[in-house]
Amino acid sequence: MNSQADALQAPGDSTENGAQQIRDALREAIVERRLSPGTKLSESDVGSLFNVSRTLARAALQALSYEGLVSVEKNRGAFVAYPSPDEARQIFAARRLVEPGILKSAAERITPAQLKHLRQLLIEEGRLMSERGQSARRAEIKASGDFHLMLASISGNLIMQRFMEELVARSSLVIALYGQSSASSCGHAEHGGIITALERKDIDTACHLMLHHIAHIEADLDLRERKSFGLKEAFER
Amino acid sequence: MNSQADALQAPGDSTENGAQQIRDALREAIVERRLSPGTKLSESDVGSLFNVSRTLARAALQALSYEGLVSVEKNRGAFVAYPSPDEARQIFAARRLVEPGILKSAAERITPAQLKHLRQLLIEEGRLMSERGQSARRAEIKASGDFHLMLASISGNLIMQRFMEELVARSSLVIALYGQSSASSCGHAEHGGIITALERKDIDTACHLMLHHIAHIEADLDLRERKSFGLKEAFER
DNA sequence: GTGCAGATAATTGTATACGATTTGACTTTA
DNA sequence: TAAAGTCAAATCGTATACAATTATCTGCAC
Repeated sequence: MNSQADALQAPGDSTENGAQQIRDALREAIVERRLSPGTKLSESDVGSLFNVSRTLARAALQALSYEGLVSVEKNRGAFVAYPSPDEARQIFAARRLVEPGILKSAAERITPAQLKHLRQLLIEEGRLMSERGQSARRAEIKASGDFHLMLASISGNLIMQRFMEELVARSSLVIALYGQSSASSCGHAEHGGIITALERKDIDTACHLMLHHIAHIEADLDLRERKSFGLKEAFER
Repeated sequence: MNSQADALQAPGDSTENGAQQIRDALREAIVERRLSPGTKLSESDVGSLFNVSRTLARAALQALSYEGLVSVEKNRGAFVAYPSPDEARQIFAARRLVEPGILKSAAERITPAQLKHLRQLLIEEGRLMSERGQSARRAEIKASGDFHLMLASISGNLIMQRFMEELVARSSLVIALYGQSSASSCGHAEHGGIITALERKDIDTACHLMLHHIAHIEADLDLRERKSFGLKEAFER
C-alpha cells in the first residue's frame, strides 16, 4: 500500500504548525503524482509516517478534502481523490471560466520584473522537459502548474490565487488519471506564446491562447465513462 | 461576549455528522449577521454551546477558516473574520471575474422550470423586503445571496457553485462591516432585470446587468482605510 | 503613580483513550 | 458446497487529558 509513498517528507519551511506541514507535504506528493488517485490514506498511517498523532493527521486530511484532493468517506477513511470524468470536465470548465479573467487582470498589473520572472520560469520548464528521470518529470509537472499560478499571483487577487491553486492541483490529479500522451510538451510552447502576447500587451490574444491551451490539455484526456467498470465489462475481454 | 450569540442552533438536517452541523450553524449565523465580524469564537465556548467536545468545535472552526469566514490566530483563538478593505475589494473583484461566466453558463442550460424557480425566489425576496423585523431582515440577506447561488447551481458546475458560496458568504461579512445604506433594496430590481434578460436569452445584457449589479453593491460600501482607528480618531467624536 | 517581574489564569496545541462502525474471515447449517 | 450468520480486526468518531503558549493580574521597586 505504501510502496509508492516512500520519499515523502517534503523539505518543509519549519515555520508552519503541525497539521499544515503535513497537509503541504501530502499535497505536494499528490500533485507530483507520488501518490496515485485512490490510494488509501488512513489516519494512523499518515500519523506514524510523520511522527504525529492521529489528531494532526486527521486535520491535514480534512484540509485536503476541502481542497478536493482527498475524499473522506464516513467511517471508512480517506483516499487520494479519484475525480470522475464529470468532475474532470467541471474542473476544466472552471479553468476556462476564470483563467482568461485572471490573465486580463494580470496583464493590467504586470511589471517588467514579473515578465522576466515568467520567462525564467518558462526556461526552467524547458530545461526540465529535456531531462530524464522521474524526479525531473515531477519537477516538470510542478513547473507547468506554476506558470498558471504565477499569473494568478501577478493578478494580485489572493482569493483567485487560492482558487487557482486548488484548480491546478486537481487538474494534476485528472491528468494522472485520464491523460493519454504523457507529453504535456505542447503546453510549453503555448506558455511561451502567452508570455509573448503579454509582453506586447495584447490581452485579447493572450486570452485566446490561454483558452486554446486549456482546451489542448483537456483534449489530451480520455474522459469516456468507465462507469464503475460495469462489474461485468471489467472481465469480458 | 455571547450577547449576540443567543438564538443560534440552526434547524440542522440531522443527517450530517457532528462537525459539519456545527460548521453550518456557525456559517449561517455569520452570514445572517447574528455574529459580528471580530467576535471571538473560543473552542470551549463553541463546544459547550453545541454540547460537544472541543475536538468537534475546533474542526468546525478550522473548516470555516478555509472558507474565509473565520480567522484563527495561532495560540490565540478563532474570530469571526474581519475582512480588510483590500480583502473586500478582492472579494468583489473575484465576483466580477466569475459571475458573468457563471451567468453565461447558466443561461445556456437553464430550463423553464428553473426560470420559474428564479422568479419565485425574486418574489419571496420582495416580500421579505416589505416586512419588518430583524428576522425578516436576516431572511432578506439570505434570499439576496440565494439568487446568485441559484444561478451558480443552474450553471451545473459544482466547483463554481462552491466557490460562489464562499464569495457570497464573505460578501455578507463585507457588507456587514462596510455597508452604508442598509437598503440592498436596489439589488432586488437588478435581480429582476437579470432574470428578464435570461428569459429573453439575451446573455450579453444579462452579463452587463450582473456587472452593474455587483458594482452597485460595491459602490454602497465605504472602503476607506480606517487604519487601526488612529488611536485618537477613535475617541474624538 | 509608573514600569517591570513573576505568578496565575485562560486558551490553544497535541496526544491518548474509548466507543462505534465497517470489513473480512470463519463457522455453522441446510 | 453454498449461503447465512457470527466473530474479530481494523479504522474512524468523539471525548478527555496533559503540555505549551499567551494574556492578565499582583506586588515590588523606583
